[in-house]
Amino acid sequence: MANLSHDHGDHAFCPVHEAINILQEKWTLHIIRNLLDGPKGFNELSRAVGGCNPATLAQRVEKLVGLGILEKTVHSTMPPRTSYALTEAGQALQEVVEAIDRWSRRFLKEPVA
Amino acid sequence: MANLSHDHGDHAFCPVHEAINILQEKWTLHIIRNLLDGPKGFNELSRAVGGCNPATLAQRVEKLVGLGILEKTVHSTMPPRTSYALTEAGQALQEVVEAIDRWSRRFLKEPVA
DNA sequence: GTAGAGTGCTATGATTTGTCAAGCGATTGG
DNA sequence: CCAATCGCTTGACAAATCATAGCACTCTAC
Repeated sequence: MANLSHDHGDHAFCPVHEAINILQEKWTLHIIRNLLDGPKGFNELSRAVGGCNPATLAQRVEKLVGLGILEKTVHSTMPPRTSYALTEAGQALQEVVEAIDRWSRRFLKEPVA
Repeated sequence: MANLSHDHGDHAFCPVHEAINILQEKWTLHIIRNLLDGPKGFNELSRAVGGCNPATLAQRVEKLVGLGILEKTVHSTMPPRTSYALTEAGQALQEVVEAIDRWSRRFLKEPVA
């Protein structure tokens, strides 16, 4: 069992709190999960994620790139061809996705709503 | 290493997708994390979470109760005294929080913004 | 006895966040 | 030549969240 020391009472920088704030933004976890099986282009990712509009997706990947979780590679500007891939930090989030995966299969077997 | 079979291409019910949708709602993970070290009352939880306004918090805990993740116990109506505790399913989310914990300590050591 | 702080929320209106539909310049496929 | 695809951007809109105030009451302190 991990240490899980809860610093979150004082005003000090708390990485866990920060991480939760990153991951709770809409679509973020979906994006990461879909990139776990290889890099994708913008529209490809958009289709994989399903239901996220381009404006939000653009904003989200930009932020994730800024955080060092995603890496954007432009192969050619015209015709436009880009690919988004997980960095090392991004790949490491697989553990989180796996934890969610295990939890959901155990407790979410039946449709919820 | 978990199976991680990605069903998310067809329209079938996907528990992982569903779980992500639950966990990405604002404050949800903060609430769960703060309840990991014992049940709390409404205002107590509000203070622990920090920064969530009561309307949102009320809505969130209600949803989590509905999902079977939290359990609400009313000890007395007047003076009002309630407590929110994690159910078995809620406790099981500790694994997810721990995964986030490990990730954040490894990749989020320095302040981000 | 009475002021002050605490309980669990709900109501208000402002602000932030996410959404929708459309479209751009350019190339590729029929 | 016409439609489709690429990676986005724009601007108008809706939905979620925000800060703040308050209610009905009790409990402690003075």
